[in-house]
Amino acid sequence: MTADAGAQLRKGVVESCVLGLLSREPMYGWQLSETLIGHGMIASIGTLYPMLSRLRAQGLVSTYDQQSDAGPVRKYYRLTDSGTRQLNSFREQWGSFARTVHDLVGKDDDHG
Amino acid sequence: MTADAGAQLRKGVVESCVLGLLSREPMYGWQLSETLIGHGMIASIGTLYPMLSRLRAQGLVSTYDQQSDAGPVRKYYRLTDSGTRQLNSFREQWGSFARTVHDLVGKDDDHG
DNA sequence: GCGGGTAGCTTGCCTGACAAGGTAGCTTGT
DNA sequence: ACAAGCTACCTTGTCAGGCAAGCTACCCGC
Repeated sequence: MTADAGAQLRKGVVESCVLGLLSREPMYGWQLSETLIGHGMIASIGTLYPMLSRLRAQGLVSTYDQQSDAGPVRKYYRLTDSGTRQLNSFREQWGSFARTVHDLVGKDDDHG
Repeated sequence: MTADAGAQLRKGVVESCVLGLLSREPMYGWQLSETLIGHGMIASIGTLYPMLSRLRAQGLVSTYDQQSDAGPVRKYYRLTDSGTRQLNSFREQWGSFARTVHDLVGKDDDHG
C-alpha cells in the first residue's frame, strides 16, 4: 500500500483535477474538457470521457441531466461524498509527492 | 507536439527524477532502483530498466562499466549534455505544472 | 430537409508500469 | 570442485490508460 500511493498519485493527477474542479461546482463533460485542455492537463476530449466513466463506476461522481438553451442535453457531473473523501486524500498526498519530486529533480547546489 | 508539454510532463516525472539523481552523481541501475523505490517513485526494478534503455536510446544518459568489490560489474549511468538540457527544461515546466495542479485541486476557499 | 455547431460516447492503436522470470558474476561453505 | 546465495542486469508478458479519430444525436437557422 505504501508504494501504491505514488503509483496512484502519478496516475491520479488528472482524475484528481477533475474532482477538484467538481468540488467547486458541477460541470458537464464538454465544459470539463475545455477547462482541462486549456490547462494542458489532457490533450483531447477522448481522454476525458473514459475517465469520467471510471470515476462514476468508482462512485466518486454522480450525474444528472440538464437542458441547454442551445444544444442537446448536458450531463452534469458532481462530486459524491466518496469523491470528496478521495479528493481530500489526494490533497494530502500531493503535497509530499510534489516535495519529493522537487527534491529529486532540484539542482543539487540548491540544498546547500 | 503542442499540447505535448503537459503529457510529456505527466509521463516524464519519474524519468526526470532519474535525470535529477544522475545530475548529482553517476549511479548504477540497482542503486537507482533502491533509491526510487525508497521514495515511492517506482514500484519495482522492472520499471526502471526499460526506462533506462529509453533514456539511453534518446541520448539523455550514457553508461560506463565499473568493477564492484563484491559482485558483478556495475553499469553506471551518467547524464549527457542533452540529458542536462532535458532536466533543466523539466525543472521549468514542473513548477508551473505543480502550481496548476495545486490550483485545480486546491480547496476553493483557499484562494479567497 | 440540410448543414453546422454543441454535446456525449466508442473504437483502435500505442506506450508504459509492473510482476515475474532468466542470465551471469562473485563469495562462502563444505 | 561443487552447491547455495547474493548482487546486478535485462527481457517477457500482461494489463491499464492516453490519445486521435470517428460516430451518434440534438438543436438551430435557412
